Amino acid sequence: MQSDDIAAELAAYPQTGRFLMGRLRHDMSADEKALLETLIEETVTLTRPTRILEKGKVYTQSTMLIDGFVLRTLDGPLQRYGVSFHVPGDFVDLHCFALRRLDHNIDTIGTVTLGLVPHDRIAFVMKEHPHLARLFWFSTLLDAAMHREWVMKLEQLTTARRIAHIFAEVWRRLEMVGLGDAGGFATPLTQAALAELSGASAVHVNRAMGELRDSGIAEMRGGRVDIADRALLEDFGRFEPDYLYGEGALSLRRDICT
Amino acid sequence: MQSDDIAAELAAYPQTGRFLMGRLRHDMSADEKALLETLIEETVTLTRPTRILEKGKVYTQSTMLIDGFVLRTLDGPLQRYGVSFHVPGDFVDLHCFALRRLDHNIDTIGTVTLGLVPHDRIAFVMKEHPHLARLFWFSTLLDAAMHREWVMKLEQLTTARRIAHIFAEVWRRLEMVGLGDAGGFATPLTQAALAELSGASAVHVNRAMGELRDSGIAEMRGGRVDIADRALLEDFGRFEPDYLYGEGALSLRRDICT
DNA sequence: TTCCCAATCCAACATTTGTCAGTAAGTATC
DNA sequence: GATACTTACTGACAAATGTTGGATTGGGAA
Repeated sequence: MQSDDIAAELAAYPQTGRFLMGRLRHDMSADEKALLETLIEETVTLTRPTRILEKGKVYTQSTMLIDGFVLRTLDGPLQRYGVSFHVPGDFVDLHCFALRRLDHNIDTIGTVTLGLVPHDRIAFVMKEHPHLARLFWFSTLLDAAMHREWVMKLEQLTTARRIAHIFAEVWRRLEMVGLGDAGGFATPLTQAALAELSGASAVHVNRAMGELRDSGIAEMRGGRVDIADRALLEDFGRFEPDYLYGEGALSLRRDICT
Repeated sequence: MQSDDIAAELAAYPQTGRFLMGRLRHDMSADEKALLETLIEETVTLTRPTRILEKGKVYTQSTMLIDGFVLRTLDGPLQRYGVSFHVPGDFVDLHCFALRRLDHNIDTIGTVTLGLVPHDRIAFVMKEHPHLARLFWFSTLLDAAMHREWVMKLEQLTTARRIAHIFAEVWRRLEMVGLGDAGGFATPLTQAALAELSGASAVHVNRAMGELRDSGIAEMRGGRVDIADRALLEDFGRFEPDYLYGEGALSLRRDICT
């Protein structure tokens, strides 16, 4: 999908125009897109870091990320650990519809805009719109695939390579929803947040950032990540985007999505 | 669920008696259980380590693990990495029904017995049996929750603690399906396999095993893991089984499962 | 038995990463 | 302007982990 297509989507469906685009590029009918718009009961914009969902609590609504970044986190005895992140267009916590209590937290970083979707509206979709229900299921399967990839990268990569992998994935996922640009992307990520996401100390992340900078792989400053040579970044971070189930070898099967 | 209940289940439903018991303890009707039996077209027993599913390939059937252990793995440039494991009763690769190609491999260790389920039979269940379809979805959500927990543990724990966590989780999941005993459990896991699962070198896993042994936490020998003090093991491995969505605080909501 | 192979175990040294204790620069607030 | 706060950064040392090159053990195969 080209970025001007996404711009058109956003004009027609300002809240859900990016919905699932970074995840599943199945055709949705205009009716389905219109239906998605009606799912959002309310939009909220948060400018400060906020824990919007807390492990163990019960919620009656799910969250669609319209703009900004959020982190999935789990609390350890002494600190917070980042499990994954979400970019605009992601249905962040669809599983909390099915699971009585959430098994992790959702924390915002930077400024985010959220769309709140009451669970009874999701139940309606699950019952009456099997195609959308299937897309919802796919979205959660994709989360699992991304988790698996990150488990392997944690086992395999040094801190510097982990960060390169995060940058490569963020960039790619932002591009999928019409964000990002040729030279990099804007992000509210800080070195401390990268430490939480990569399982390293903030001090070591700082060392790793210096390594990335000195070797010309990536540079983060002023809320932006600049990347001169994409191939160099993706190679260093061992980034193979199969697991994002984009257009390539692992793309989703269309035949059972109708 | 008590182990004598599970024995009765196994007598009535020899292939699927453990099905989903380690994952979701929702009531299934006798009709549903009988239906599950009919899903299995064929059972296969493998005695040697075998890659039964390979990343990137297309399959027309999914796999139910009836007996033994399998690993989800991803290949790195030089070695194999273990992402997660499965115990009897798990529907191993339900997602490969929905995703055109698998994003990872499934490898056996030890002797395993598999039930093969053609995808058209799963499609039939998805269409005609919404309650079972919901259970299938839950099962894949649970996989994602387990992945998230393991990501955090990889970020948080030393190798010795990671292994303690693996032992605690294996033990708990085996108990959920009527396997394991008061003093530990039988397993085909080796130190090399634990190295793949924990992201450490085999040499370091050996050191960690010595540490666990010397401190009286766990001992593995002769295809068995012996644990003298469960609380000690679970404490050392920071094992908090919320994420397994068993009987405790994070248990699944029953109201939307009918 | 004898051989072979997988699994376990070990010591020494190199590399990665964490911890501690700071400094420096930028930004928001008063 | 002064202050506090967040973020980025640094050096020194300690702990965890990887790598290399072995030795040992036990069970199955010939």
